[in-house]
Amino acid sequence: MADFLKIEKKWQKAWETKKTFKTRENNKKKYYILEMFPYPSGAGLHMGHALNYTIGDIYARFKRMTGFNVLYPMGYDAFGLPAENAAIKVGEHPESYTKKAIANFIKQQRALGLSYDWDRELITCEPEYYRWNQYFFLKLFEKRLVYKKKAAANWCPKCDTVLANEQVHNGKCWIHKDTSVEIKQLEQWFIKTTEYADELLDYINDLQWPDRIKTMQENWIGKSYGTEINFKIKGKNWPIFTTRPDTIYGVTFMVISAQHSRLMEIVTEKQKAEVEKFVKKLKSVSEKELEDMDKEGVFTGSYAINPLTNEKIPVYAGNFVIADYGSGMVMAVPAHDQRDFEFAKKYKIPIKVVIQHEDYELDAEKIPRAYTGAGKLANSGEFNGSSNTDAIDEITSYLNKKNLGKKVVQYKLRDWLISRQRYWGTPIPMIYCNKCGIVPVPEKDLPVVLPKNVKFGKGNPLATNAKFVNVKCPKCKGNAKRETDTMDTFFDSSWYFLRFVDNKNKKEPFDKNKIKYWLPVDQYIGGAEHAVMHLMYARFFVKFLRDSGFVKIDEPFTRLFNQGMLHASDGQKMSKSLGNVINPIDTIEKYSADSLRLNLMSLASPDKDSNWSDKGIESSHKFINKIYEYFNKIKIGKSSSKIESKVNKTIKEVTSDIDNFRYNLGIIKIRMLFESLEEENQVSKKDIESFLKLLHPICPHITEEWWSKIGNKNFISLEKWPIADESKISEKFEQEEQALNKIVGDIVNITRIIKEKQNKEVSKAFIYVIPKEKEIYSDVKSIKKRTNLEVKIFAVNDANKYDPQGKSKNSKQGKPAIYLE
RNA sequence: GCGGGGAUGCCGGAGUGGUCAAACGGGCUAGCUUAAGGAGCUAGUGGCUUAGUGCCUACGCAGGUUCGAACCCUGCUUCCCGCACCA
Repeated sequence: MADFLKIEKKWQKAWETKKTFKTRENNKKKYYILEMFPYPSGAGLHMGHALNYTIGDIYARFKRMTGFNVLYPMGYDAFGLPAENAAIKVGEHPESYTKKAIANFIKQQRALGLSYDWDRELITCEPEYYRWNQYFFLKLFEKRLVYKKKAAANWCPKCDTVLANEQVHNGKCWIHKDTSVEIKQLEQWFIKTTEYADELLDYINDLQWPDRIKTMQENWIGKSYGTEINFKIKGKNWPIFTTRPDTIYGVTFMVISAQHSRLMEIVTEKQKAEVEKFVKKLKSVSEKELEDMDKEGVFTGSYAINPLTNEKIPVYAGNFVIADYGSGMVMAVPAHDQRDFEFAKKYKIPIKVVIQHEDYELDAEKIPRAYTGAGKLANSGEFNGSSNTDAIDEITSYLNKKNLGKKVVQYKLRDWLISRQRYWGTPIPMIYCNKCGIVPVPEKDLPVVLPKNVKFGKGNPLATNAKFVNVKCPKCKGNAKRETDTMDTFFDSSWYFLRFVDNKNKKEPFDKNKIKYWLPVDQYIGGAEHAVMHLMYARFFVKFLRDSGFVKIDEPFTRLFNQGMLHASDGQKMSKSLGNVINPIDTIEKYSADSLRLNLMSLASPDKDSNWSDKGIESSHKFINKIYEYFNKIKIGKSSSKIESKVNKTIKEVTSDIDNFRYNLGIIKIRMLFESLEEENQVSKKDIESFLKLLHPICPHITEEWWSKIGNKNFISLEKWPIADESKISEKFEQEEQALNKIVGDIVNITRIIKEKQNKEVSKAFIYVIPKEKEIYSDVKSIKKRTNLEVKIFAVNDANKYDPQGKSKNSKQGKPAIYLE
């Protein structure tokens, strides 16, 4: 067996030293292919990465061969929580942890044979990169797209610090397992993504993205039309949002989010203790967890005034109202909303029916659940009798007239909270001055370098470095303090695809001309876990950059391909705790990168979830090995017209398969072509080269090896993709093959029947074909081999044929008669 | 809870309105090959039936649309993914 590892290393080195995949702007048509860049975890590459990069690399190699100037870079999303967790848990500095992880990632990615232009590498935790984060933050600030407001955060009193959702387990701190996590309201930085909500929604139509991702983005933005109604509490206006103003006469209580920043304003002295107890009980702010909890609430002691009825309505603090959606408070109509109904039953709050069923009368005392259907209004003053769908508009315009409310558009999309009270991120370039207030760091002072020397484990790490914190105010030169929050790492990934174009620029984030040539990304590739957040932030960022004159594009990613999730062979998620993780590097070392790549792409359509298979990798490896052995014995000469037909047909089909990410189907056709090649005595150099080229994007090393061994000087990686010669494709050969399969199948079937029924063994087969079909069945050798019988073929009109039972008279067109003995 | 996606032979998966018992791979069975094992080659692999034929039964469950459904619609079961401080 060939030493595949050695061969692969040889070509990886050759590509590297010759800079085979280096790209620059030129006159050719460009194509920008990008995989979502990884977070370099200490655990190294996992199979999902290998899948992701193989999908991209195949496409990059294919596009390159078809004549495009391909930009295909790789970078590292290097800031983030795991590095900081390592610092807290094992005392390693995040920087060294990250550097090591990146070095390991690069080594492993090289072993996969990926054709990146490595000169374009970028690492987000380096000041050369994150200084531009700070630069863009200042630009956002200039455009008034940045603001500060209070928001809830998980707080561990023992760590004296904010915790990420991931650091909260069952409401307890991840380090101090006996300590309940509390909610703390902190002043934090927000970016006004909602400013672009409409545009983000409208442009979804133009994206060549999977429909499901587009639907998720639409739902995430969640544009809905509704009515804002002003309720008064303690004499102050509290506008609330509802899509059901028709039910306003049925409001029997209000619920304010327990995490609402102004909650305490409406809590009475008497109820204070109880509300505080309730708020404290909500251990984690994670909305996901909150929504899994039972709907619970506690009375605040205050009453709201219904603007239409002037009724006094009790206000509850609840755990199921989202603080950041709408105004963080809802009106509750238990008769016509199931969640409100359950809450009302639990706390014995009255229920009031205001929409009557067409066919029977709803009794507030007796209804078993909320009635959410249509009907006529009742108990609704002057609106009684209106259909509830009409009443939505009627009541809204009435409120509008009286200045008590108005029609509004509401989005689920919320502004982007980018403050993180953590160390391993981009410092937010802001300074707090007692005299001047909040002062942005002047551009010329960028970057604000993240100091290396901080203490982990207690409080905000950045606050522990006095030299970092204490600065002079840029305005008044007086004593001031730096912002110690860092940025959400999604900020880093919102524009990295622009930096690849000009990753070494020290004067500006990127050269606009280079952007003009390369952007947008033509093909983006990644997992569906980024369906909304990362993709939404990146889209927002591009729109902001466009409006600030940095780019001219509207959208960052023209096409998006979503790879499926790769499970373990038992169908479960690959995870350390289940012990079913397959490491790509182990597989490469055991079999070879080409085998791994082939197997990953053979498993299933790359956009579908699939299961890893140990048997599959062996099968792929066998195939690679067979190809290698075949080339050892290959005879270059003249191709038969049959193989020419097959080669050209395969070129045609595989080209379209790869272009449409149907790699799995393309591989099948390549396999079938190979089987046909094996049967030939000799084959032309051109055809055998076409075969190598078709296989090359999937198995780059072995094809590079044989490309050179059959006498080529250049890299196959840079060769031209074959073009199918349609005139060489003939269906005749396929019909012949099918006829042959049919006759072999028939002979085997009869053999079996004779054996079973008559208990006789047969050793000879006589086939009687009608004269004009004789040529179709001329491949006696193949029939012999496949049936394992002596085979003789006669034309039915052959006077000397051997036909003891007169079977030949059964011959029909397309179905020769058979006699076995 | 909200949002998105899936369920096809023993297994991984093709197939999205007729030509389709289901490509291709794996497993298994038989034959050839081999000192043996492995590898390789050939065939078979839903059921019944048959000198190469014919019939029946299938695409999570239950309905519906259609001349015709794995594919379209509705409901259900079940699994997976996301839900804003993991990235």
